[in-house]
Amino acid sequence: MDKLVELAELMFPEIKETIGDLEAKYPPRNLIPSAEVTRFAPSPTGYLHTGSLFTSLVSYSLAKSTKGVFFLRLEDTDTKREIKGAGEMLLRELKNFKIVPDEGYAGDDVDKGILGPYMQSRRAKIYKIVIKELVKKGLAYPCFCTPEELEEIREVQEASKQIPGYYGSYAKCRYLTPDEAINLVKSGKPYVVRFKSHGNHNNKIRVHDEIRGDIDIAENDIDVVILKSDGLPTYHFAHVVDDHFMGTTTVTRGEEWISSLPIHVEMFKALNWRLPKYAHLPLIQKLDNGNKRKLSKRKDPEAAVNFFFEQGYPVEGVLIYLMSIANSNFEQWTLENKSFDLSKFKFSLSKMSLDGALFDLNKLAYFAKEFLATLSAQEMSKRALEYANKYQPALADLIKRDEAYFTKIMNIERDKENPRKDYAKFSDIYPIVRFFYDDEYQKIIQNGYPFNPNIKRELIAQVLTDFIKSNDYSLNEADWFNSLKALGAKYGFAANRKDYKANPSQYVGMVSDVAEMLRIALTGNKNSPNLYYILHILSKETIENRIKKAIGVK
RNA sequence: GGUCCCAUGGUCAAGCGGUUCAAGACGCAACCCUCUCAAGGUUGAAUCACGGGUUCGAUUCCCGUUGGGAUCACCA
Repeated sequence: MDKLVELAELMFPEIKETIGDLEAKYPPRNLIPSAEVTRFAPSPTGYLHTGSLFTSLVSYSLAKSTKGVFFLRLEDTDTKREIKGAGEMLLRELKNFKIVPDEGYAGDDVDKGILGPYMQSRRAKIYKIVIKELVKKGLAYPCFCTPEELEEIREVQEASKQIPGYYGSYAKCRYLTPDEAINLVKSGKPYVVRFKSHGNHNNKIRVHDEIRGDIDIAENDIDVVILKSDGLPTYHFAHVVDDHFMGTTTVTRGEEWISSLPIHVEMFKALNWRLPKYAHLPLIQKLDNGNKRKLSKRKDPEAAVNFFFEQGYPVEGVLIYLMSIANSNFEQWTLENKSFDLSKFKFSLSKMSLDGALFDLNKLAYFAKEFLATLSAQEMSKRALEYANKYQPALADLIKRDEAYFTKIMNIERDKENPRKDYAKFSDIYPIVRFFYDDEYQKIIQNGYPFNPNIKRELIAQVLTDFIKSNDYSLNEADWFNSLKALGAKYGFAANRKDYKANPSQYVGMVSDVAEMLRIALTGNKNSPNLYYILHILSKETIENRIKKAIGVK
């Protein structure tokens, strides 16, 4: 028997299938030629990262805009860093952002689709089938080097300023004869499996990237580990095998992978498999002390999508913002189509920029405001309550007292051409609306009323007392405001700014001063939404009580 | 450090050798509107990193410099 075959059998006695069997089991998909099959392949090591969300949005959009397939694969081969439940959490968070895979991992015990399993930890056998053939062909070999030995090699290389890595004459185990390898395996010495590279570091290969064009890069000559001692594959190998059998047409991933492209290219070639298209996405960055850097989970709260949930940014706002980074023509498209509907936008890799965008919370807030302004008051209340129930009990408490009342508040100047844009996120609501609730109002005025000190308190009392007596709640907005002007005029306030400015000495103030005293009495604040609507949301009794209290009447 | 990627205003960016005073958006400033705020309107400040080429002509093409980023694991 061929010694290599003997070695392969010794290493993988339980494996009987061949690559041919796998090809038969996982035939190509039946899709139109232009359809792109993309995937998102996170590892379950924590919550969803904003950069990952960006990547999955791009992958998803590419598949959707070409009538292709978007699937989810869980890269759970790093058992040390794996966090329990992270896979399902990732899935949930993705779903929150309306990114629902067509197939793939759908929970730890569920798969959607027939090309699975979609959890790499459950694909160990598939990898071994491929590796067994590689060993037979002399394209992979067991490596018995210990971490200490590898460390030594690296030290030697560093000292002599050579490129670090397991390659050439440093790759000791590649020179083991099959018999030596067989004996070592038999002896029970732990080993990993390495891919035997035939590349030359001095040769350049050219790889096409869908968004960057051709990349010239040195051939790989390192014998990378493809199977770890725990029997699970490394990323490089799993990527090649999985994206082949799962029929990925375009691999979308962060640009940090460009440097390992030669490894992947060489393995695809060695296996005689068709190379997928690659699209290496720019990394979302963050300004830190004047320097750009990759958005980091540890340092940046907005790096975890949880941040957006906690703050109460609408998921659409986040998606819109991300898409505006992903495709430079998207923002213009929203303006022209007066729509934020991502599903109607034709996404294209060619419209992606090449360098990483700095994450801009300002612009996110802008889009979020614009989006929230398109919601109906009912929808707004519903979402606010969902948010508050989870993250802001104080707000939830207010809303639940009377949802119809809260919806009225949300409806202030909403149903018009230029709706108010007070809220970028649901957490903005509470401080703006709390004066509508009596107990909150009492808390606000504990610090006193910020009345204008230039207007005598007696005059304020007079005007507001008159207001209680004379206000007509049935008037429409314009008429009501005229009536307020008339009220002010009675006490020497100019009806408008021009009159006042023309003759400041003739007036005690102007109508805005009247509005201000009323506003302060009713809200405890100098700023608030349109008074007219406040007057129609608060009950008459509340209005009168608040005014009386403000001017010191029992 | 080696290798690779990138380089237009504070940010996101149009541009793809010759009408562009170098679009647009966010942010910023001013003004207008206005009962304050949030909006809305108008206007404004602000950019082609630098040096060489190529060319009749470079923001655009090439080279170099500089700067930023990524990567060099039995992690992905």
